[in-house]
Amino acid sequence: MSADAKVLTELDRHYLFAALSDAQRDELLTHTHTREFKSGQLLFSQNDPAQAFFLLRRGDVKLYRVSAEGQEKIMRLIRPGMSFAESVMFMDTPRYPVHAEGVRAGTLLAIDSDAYLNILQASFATCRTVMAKMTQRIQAHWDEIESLTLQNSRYRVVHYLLGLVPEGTTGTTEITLPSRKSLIASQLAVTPETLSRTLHALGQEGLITVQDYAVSIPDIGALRRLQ
Amino acid sequence: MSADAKVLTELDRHYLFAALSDAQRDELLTHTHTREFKSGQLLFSQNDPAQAFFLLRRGDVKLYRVSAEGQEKIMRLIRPGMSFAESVMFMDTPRYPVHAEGVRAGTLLAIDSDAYLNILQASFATCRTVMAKMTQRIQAHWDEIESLTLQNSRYRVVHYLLGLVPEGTTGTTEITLPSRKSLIASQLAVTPETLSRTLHALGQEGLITVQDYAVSIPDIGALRRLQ
DNA sequence: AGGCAGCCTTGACCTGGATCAAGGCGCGCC
DNA sequence: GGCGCGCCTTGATCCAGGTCAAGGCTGCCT
Repeated sequence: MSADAKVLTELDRHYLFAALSDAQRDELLTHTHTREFKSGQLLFSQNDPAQAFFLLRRGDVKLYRVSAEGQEKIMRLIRPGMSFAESVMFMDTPRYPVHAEGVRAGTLLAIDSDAYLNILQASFATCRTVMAKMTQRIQAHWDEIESLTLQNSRYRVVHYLLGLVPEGTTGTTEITLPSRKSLIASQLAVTPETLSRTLHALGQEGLITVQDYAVSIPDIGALRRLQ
Repeated sequence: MSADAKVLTELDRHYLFAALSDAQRDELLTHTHTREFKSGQLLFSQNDPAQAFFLLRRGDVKLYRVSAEGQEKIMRLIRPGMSFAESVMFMDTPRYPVHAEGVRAGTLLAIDSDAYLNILQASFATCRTVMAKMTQRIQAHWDEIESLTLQNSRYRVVHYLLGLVPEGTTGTTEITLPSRKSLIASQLAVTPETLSRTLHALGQEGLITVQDYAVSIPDIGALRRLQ
């Protein structure tokens, strides 16, 4: 399979493109370019004017904010196949609402916002898909706010682990943490120390065993009951 | 002005309707009904199937969630002229993501989701407006998550107060709290006790004076510098 | 090999904000 | 008028989780 054909199938798997016709998609590709990035490289900063949104092909990217005191909070961790900054294109004066930085080197597609908007204009079905997706994002935010304000750190960690388990799994499983523990801690709005202690405590109680990035859960039901 | 004409001007002031033609709006009104509610009355519950979204005309409504332990967190406080649950209509299986309850008795318009969707289908301009609005909502959520996780309670209170001051104001101002302090506390994810103490402390420092619902700020600049 | 740089872990300590408890104040109602 | 009920305030206490500090482990570079 050629590199180009690979890009095409990757695109089609994504909701923003799946709804497009071949002609529309090809048109969009003429307004798209590939960009490589290294670990630690800043892709864009909060408040930068935005002309493009992105689809991650390889590597990991973090979207984060920094408080006045220099504390960093990771808002989302982007993994291959995920898009980001796509909702920004609808703003009147598009500016990125977060910083984006490479966590593990990779490549991404930068898609021109205006080109996509033009396509949307032609297809209500696509509009609907996009709006539905934005709604899901809003939903996810409600959920996150709830869990950050209503629940303690142990609950958040358990909730996060269960989120890594595929749907419908029961009994025993093995999961792999998708990133460094310190990044996960930041997403959960706890310090690395607290995450470490919480995982340790869950281990003591026989609910999980942690070995670097591998977490095995002998009884998912028991963990779910903590939620 | 007749009651009906009043409804019309109220509608037109809202982004979801401002973009509609008179004909479209009239069509929509045939799928709209008015509902009265009392203080404490439940309007809908989390996970209720949703066929309508709402525009508040009079009174106040809180959107909230309840944790497993029964703690309540107010996600948004809806005031007259604001719409809510409008993003839900784009979900595949529309369900309200929060509880809604009257805080002060009033009336609201319930607008049929399908009717609105049909209109959207006919107008890309309207689609764009709606998408832009949804983007703003997403933005606001990022901001809220940031302030809830990155900042302490004093900062959140100051931030909230400054949000009540009209844009561009300098020097001295007087603002009115939009609701009971306990509701504000819940929105800021602090206890009423903490809010009370924080306001008191800010008063001690000469930054504000609080008299029931009236807050006067002798020097907005000084308060902004705390942010 | 040795050294250094990132991460993670562990321990000791501290503190912001929650919780619990006790009034105070204003208001509607009998 | 006086009683009860909401809401707010104030004080005392507690604890989850943050901060600070000290290693340990791993992998990379020279």
